[in-house]
Order: sequence, then structure tokens, then C-alpha cells
Amino acid sequence: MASLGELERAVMDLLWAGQEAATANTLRDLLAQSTQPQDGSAGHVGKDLAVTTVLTVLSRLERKGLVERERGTRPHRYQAVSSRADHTAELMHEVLGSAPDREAVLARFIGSVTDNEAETLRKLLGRS
Amino acid sequence: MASLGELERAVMDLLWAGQEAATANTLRDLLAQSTQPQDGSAGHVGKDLAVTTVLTVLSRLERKGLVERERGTRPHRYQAVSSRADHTAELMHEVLGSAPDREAVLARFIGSVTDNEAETLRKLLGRS
DNA sequence: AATTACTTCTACGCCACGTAGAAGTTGCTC
DNA sequence: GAGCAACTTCTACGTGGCGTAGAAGTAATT
Repeated sequence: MASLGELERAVMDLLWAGQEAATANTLRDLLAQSTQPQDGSAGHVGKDLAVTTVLTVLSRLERKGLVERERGTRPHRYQAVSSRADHTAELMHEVLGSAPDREAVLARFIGSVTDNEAETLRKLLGRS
Repeated sequence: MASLGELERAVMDLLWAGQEAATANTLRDLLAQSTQPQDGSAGHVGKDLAVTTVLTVLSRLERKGLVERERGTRPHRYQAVSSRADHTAELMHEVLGSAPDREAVLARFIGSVTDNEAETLRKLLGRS
């Protein structure tokens, strides 16, 4: 219940970026442009997808519990269930949770964190 | 480059558990028993696999860089490249790394950590 | 009622993974 | 050193997730 496909991730990124709920069409358009805004002159690289494709992906994301849709409005509006930060943190816990040696894992994790982040963590934890 | 299948994970668990390199046959036997050591009387649940199956999985794990094999010895001996803790910590970094808002993620992560673990983290981080 | 906009259903190709037989290779034994 | 036994590699099939989208169904608009 963790990994996302490439397109699924792209859609989630858009949903996480915009604060408001979006329609499939909107997302389709955003996908058509994003990914490579700056472009010499050749073809743009943003995927030019069929709307149904986006809808399929959104359905799958809904099934996975990552996305929520308003069914009332005619063009259904989709939005992420939780923020990217929340979701990522959840993922980290998922990864950590599967380990019987949590402390050891945390030790290794901390060991390879940047100084800045270590500082952030200290602040977040407060001193005992 | 992250997720493992069920069998792949079972094999890694065995390799991580035992400190020494193991052969495909050994692993096959361990897989046949483990998973449900305690058993009323009915059939055991440990997978009874063909050795080739184990070998295939080991090859795939090798390709993924999780396992290393001694090709010299006749029954090749396999072992995990890094400890489970290292691997898990690495995974956590992978998950975290893909986020543009690392600090926010860390905040959420810390927010939902158990008290014990928070304490552990404080110790690990030491004073500034 | 017909047209249009939107959603759901169905589907196909690809790739990872569980699974394992067939074929090839190496080493031991007599 | 010929043959058997053990081991590895090759090939393959079924299943399921994902990218992709057309066909079919449903609702809103005029």
C-alpha cells in the first residue's frame, strides 16, 4: 500500500501543489504543460493524455485512499486526502514500522541526516 | 528501486536474521519451516518451494543490489549486502528525499513517533 | 429530444514477482 | 575419464499493478 506509479505520482504532485480541488480536465491540462516548462523550441515533453486516462488514475488513487472526490458537482472535483508532508511522514513510518529493530534503524537514519536537519529535529524534539 | 515482493522480503528476512552467508538450499529449508513455527497439528504454513524458485528470487535480489553471492564456492553462498537496519534507514531517506518540504515531513514524522522513540532520538542527536 | 459533457466499464500492453521445469555446467566417484 | 549427482542458468507462465484509452452509459443544457 505504498508505491505509486509515475503518472500517479505526477497527479498527486499536482494535487498537492494546488490547494484547491481540481477536475480531471484541469489536471489533464496541467499534465500537458508541466514536467518541462522551459523549452528551447522543440516539442514540449508534458504528457498529452486522454481525459479518461487521468480519470482512471484518479479512481485508482481514490481506491488507494490518497484522493477524495466530490461526487455532487458535475465535473467531479478531486483533492488529496492528506498533505504531501503527512503522506510522506506516514510512508516513513510504514517503512520504519516493518522493522523489528526500530532503534537501530533510527540510529542509522539519524547518522546520515544533514546537519541542518539534525538541528531541525533537535528543535522539534525539544530537550528532554 | 524500493519495494520488495512477499517472497523477496521473506528471503531478505532470513538473510538478515542469520549472520552467515547461506545457500539456496538452506534458505529453501528455512522457508519451508519458518513463517509459523508454532503449529497445533494441522499442516505447516511455511512455503514449500522449489530450489529454483529461491534461486530466481536470489538472482533478482542480487540484481537489485540487496544480495551478494560468493561465486567461488560450489553451492554459491548468499548474503545481504547491508544490514536490515541500514537498508531500512536508506529506504527512509529515499522516501524523505523525494519530498521538497523535508522539514515539514520531519515535523510530521516526529509528531507521530512514540515517546520511547522520541527519547531515543534525543539521545542519538545529542546536544547541538 | 438531441446534443454535449462527463463518468464508468472494459481492455490491452508492459513489467515485476511468484513459481518452477528444462537445459546446461561442474565436480565427485568408480 | 565416463557417468552420475548437485548445482546454476534459461526460459516461461500466471497474476496483478500501472499507463493508456476507446466504448458505453448517464446526466445536464438547450
